Amino acid sequence: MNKVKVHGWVESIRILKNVKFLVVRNWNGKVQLTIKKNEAPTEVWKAVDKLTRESVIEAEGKQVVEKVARVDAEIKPEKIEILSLAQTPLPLDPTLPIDTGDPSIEIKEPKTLFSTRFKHRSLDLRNPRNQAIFKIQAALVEGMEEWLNKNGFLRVFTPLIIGAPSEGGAEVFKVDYFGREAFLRQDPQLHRQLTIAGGFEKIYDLGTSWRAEKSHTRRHICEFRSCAVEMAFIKDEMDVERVEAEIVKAGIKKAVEKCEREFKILNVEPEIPKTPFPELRFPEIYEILRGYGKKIPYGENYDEESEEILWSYVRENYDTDFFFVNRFPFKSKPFYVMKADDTWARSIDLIYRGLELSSGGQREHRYHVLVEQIKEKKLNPKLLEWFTEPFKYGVPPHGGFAVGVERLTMQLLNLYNIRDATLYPRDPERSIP
RNA sequence: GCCCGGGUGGUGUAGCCAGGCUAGCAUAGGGGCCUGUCGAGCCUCUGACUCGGGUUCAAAUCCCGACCCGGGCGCCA
Repeated sequence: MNKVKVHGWVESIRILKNVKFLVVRNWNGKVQLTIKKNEAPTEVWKAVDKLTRESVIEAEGKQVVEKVARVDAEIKPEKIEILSLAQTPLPLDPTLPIDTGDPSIEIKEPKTLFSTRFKHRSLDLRNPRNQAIFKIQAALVEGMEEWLNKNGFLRVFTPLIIGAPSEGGAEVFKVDYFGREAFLRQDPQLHRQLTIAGGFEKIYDLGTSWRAEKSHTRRHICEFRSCAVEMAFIKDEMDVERVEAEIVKAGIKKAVEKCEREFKILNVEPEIPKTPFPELRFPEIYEILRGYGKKIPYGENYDEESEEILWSYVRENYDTDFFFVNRFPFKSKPFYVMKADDTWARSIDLIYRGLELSSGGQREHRYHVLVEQIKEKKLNPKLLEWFTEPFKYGVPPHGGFAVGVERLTMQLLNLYNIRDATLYPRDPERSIP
């Protein structure tokens, strides 16, 4: 019999007349401690009476060979040390079924309610389901990074605080920068381009961005992470699509390889996507949508519902969960995108199961065109000089994209709400914990 | 930014539309019995109507406001 040590959180305590059972959970699994009155040391037998659920203990003892149902191992402890005694009652029970907000899933009661979960997030995270989500998320990022590093991309860190808003549209968080106004970045976009202008040919920035939008949806949070890639000397935006597809595939592949147990906990059977991903283009998209009874005026951008309709179309015709949309109307895109002609832009979105996972495309690198487009967007060229100035001195054709880490996690795992794919979500109602 | 819905013991809920007499149930928690247990079972105890104003003989219930929360649209990662 092997002597083993375990530590973890006490998930359940069952005290009987002649035997006591503890189930101890840590992030590798669950272990049952079995304490028999006539076998265990008296202090061990007594220590259990003091325990409360979710207390942290360390135990040492002999491993029982016969497998016991529903746990990973069983130990007969000779020593139990209480490292931290949990107060009772718990404000949240990490062993209960989780409320994800999804109305199509009926949860047996009692359950933990969505908002209560995020109020006591540290307790909520103890649920193996939640830990599985973030182990998979880490593997996704690892896989993407690994692919990027192998293919000659350099990891860079661009600023989080910027002196001027990087894009129109989305609201920015203001910060007090020594009495001057500054902002949290909405996207690492412009500084990636500046870095390309700095002679870096293939880069990526893995980090946080902020949007001060009071969005009340299950796919928006105010603080999110993205894997943002930029590459120079591209022929056109199709080069960007090829790289993006490979990166996403590499992320999912890594998660599938590393996280078999986690996918099982989440009851998800992941599929490694086939590359390349199909591409749909404007203006043909209007025709496709009309075929499904959805009318979008020619030259206008589509809406959220359209993304889901196009997903059904792609599933029927290409049997894939991923597809690109290219050639968006220029008028609905930012000034820095490259036009394909007067109306359409070399601007791409990656849609994963009907949700926008990323946007990107080819950027305009010709100084005069860039300035023209700034004027066309009715922005002040003077205020954007900090960005446009380097384009006077030689910038190669380039393009890139930013993949939302939480959105990728959410879609891969069929999570109903993006907050479930975020450790400590920041939304208009929540900045604590 | 616009719109819809909700806040009842530690937790999750019933009651609210049709106002009334000990606010029901589950789970957690305390005590007891009992079983190598398997979200065990049985007995017992503790514990709640978000806040402020109004209507009324009487408000968890109706009305107004505040605060907090969930979601839809827009926009986006």
